[in-house]
Amino acid sequence: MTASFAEVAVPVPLAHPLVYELPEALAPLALPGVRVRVTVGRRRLVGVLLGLRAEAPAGIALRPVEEVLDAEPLLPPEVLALARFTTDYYLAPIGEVLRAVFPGRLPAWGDRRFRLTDAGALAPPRSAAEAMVVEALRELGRASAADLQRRLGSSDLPATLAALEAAGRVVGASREGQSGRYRNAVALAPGDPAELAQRVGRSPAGREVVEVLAALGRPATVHELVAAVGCGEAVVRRLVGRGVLRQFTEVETLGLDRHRMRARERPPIALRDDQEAALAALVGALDGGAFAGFLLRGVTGAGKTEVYLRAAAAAVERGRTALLMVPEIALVPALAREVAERFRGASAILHSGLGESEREQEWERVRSGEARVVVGPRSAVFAPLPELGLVVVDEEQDAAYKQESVPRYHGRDLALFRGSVADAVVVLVSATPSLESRLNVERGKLRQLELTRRVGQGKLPEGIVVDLRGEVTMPLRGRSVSRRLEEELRAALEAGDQAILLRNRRGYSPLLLCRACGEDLRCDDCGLPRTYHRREAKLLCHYCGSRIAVPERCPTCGEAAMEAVGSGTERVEEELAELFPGVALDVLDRDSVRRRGSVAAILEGFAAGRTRILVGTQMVSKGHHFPNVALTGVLAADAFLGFPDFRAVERTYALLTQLAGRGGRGERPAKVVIQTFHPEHYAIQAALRHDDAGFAAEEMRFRRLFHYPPYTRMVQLLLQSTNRARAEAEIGEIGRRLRAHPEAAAVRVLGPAPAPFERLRGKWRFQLLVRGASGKAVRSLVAAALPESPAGELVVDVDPYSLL
DNA sequence: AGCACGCCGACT
DNA sequence: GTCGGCGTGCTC
Repeated sequence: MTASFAEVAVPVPLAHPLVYELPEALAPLALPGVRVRVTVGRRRLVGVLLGLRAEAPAGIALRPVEEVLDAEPLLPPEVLALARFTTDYYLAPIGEVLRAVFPGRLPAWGDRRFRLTDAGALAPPRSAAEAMVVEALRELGRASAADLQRRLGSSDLPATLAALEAAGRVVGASREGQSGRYRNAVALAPGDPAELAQRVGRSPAGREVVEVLAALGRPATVHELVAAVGCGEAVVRRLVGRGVLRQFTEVETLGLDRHRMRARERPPIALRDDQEAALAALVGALDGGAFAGFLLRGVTGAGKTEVYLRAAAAAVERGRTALLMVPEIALVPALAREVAERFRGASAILHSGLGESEREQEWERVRSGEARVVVGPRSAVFAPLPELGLVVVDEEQDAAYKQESVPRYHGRDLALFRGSVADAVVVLVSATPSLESRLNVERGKLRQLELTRRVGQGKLPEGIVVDLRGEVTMPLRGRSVSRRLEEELRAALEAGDQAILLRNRRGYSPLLLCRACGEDLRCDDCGLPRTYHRREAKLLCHYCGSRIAVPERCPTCGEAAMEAVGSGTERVEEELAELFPGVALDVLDRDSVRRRGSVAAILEGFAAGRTRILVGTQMVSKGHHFPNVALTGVLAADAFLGFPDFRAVERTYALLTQLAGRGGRGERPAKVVIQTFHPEHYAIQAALRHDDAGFAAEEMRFRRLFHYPPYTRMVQLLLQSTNRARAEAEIGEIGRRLRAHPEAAAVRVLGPAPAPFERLRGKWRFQLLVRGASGKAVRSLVAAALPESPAGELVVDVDPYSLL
């Protein structure tokens, strides 16, 4: 009996692959890993063939595999194995995982773009629905099914399109291979919003376009805007003409033209002996040809990057490839530039911010083996590198490696798995390793390599703690800079140095409070106070993004007693401008990035010394090296410590250490000032004294005592629903099933309880935490007890990183 | 995720 | 009396 059925993973959140009949003619092409076209419900989708089977499941009318799209599997076998592992480990639908593995290559129905054929343009439409579609296409030229749906809102667009397509009146093509994610797209021009608003003029449609774009926070196509606002294209064009919007005519790239890049002449830098020893260990493991895991440690500025770049070179020399991962897309360009200089055309970047055609090209260069060294964020763990020799996970402790949407995978953990199936060397790199990795070193699963000294004369900064309990009037007056910090800032500025200040809140104040009645203007959908943004004169909900005007009088009691309580970056900027008139300062947070167009624009001004003080959210702590920074400051360390999350302390420690490391790279010794209500807290003390071992010991003790990871494994089950009672009932039912299960003996089920943010975006949220010493036991219990179709939206998060 | 089916309010 | 709101359920 020959296999005549195919298991196909389709990009739909189904736990299992679907079975299709495999026509005899296609059988020779049906290799696991090739893409196939199939029909799912009413949609024709591209899926991935996972395997063949001889028997069909009973009682289902099978549909055929319609087409095999690839002559050979596009993925190296280990990547398909990695996809399966991701599905099993993270309890994520295989189709969703494969969508992450094949970025852009499993187009959904809505991605298909249609245009009229000559026949369609001439022949009279056969129905009212057809007439609408034809009319829309005549106007738009080419439109995706999703655009048409938005524009027409007709109830049976798929059927209409199918009929038109069958009659040869329209042709549809998947967008695959089409270029320019941002082609024909517009974004707000950089500049002051008030000034831009003036240029918009009085057109209400124009204002709405600007509002929509601001809320979206990304470029949008003209068609999207037209659909969203209901205006004509002329409105958008006029805004472009007036300089309110800028238009992308080209695919935006990172400005990385590998082929024109000159190889920088670099004198071969001699490695220090500790670097040399670490490199030798990595190269030795490469030559061993088997999986080996390392933790490469060393304070900021110890030269870890140089070590792993040379290890990558060693892998390439041995005919193998290397994958270099960084926590965020924003950090890709800097490393990619360095890699491009060293490896020229043998380097590639892969991330979701690339335009479609560029991503396609890079992906193909990686798959074909032309690119030998790939740089990217967590999603790059699925890069189709052949002959993988080395995987580097830089800043491995960074929470950004955890994807917070399906599939909820952890880039570092998958990197370790991939290395183990590919017989590659995996190097986790950090100055402040995660507790997971520290424990893996203790348990012998990772080998530790330590760089003990800083490059050049760079000295670790001097730590100063400011006890805010002695400055109680400060927050009340909307002040966030203590006298001590002010003195240190003044001294640094007078010495001609620069400073970086961290404040983890955007906007003017986290609260606008009525002094008369206590009304705090909460978001209706999230139940949390809105943040006051004075520059934009709006109250924003930072959880769902909704915006409302600032009321002059309290909507509850009618008093004109609204007061800004606390301060965000916007208010800190104002305070600094008062304290240091004439000193150039700048803000780096999501708002300022949106206004100015890019992170790079702001950082460049600071690097060039045009700005003296940089205030910002966590964004200021990552990656960038500024030799003239002599002072860094944390305005409110408690904002990090107070998070309702067992990893809050670890994150605080890593952040403080990282921020301190921003300074003191040049000749001058730097200082770090930490303002806090908990000056004695061990995370703060350890960061101040550079006592890494002390921090680790204390935090490990806490985790062990309270049975938290890494000593246990957890799965979070979160149920969301607009109906509070139903959400509560359903999560309760799941809890009972978990506890009643025979496998429940080895695990603990905590809850159900309201999630820390009980309501978000109009949905009530309840959660269960399942915890046990064995991750396998925990996952298998959860997998066994999950409902087939839960009432409400169920989020399953294996090894959760933020419990919100 | 789509997409369709199905059951209750404001309109020709 | 219909158009259409989104709750609910299915996809080989």
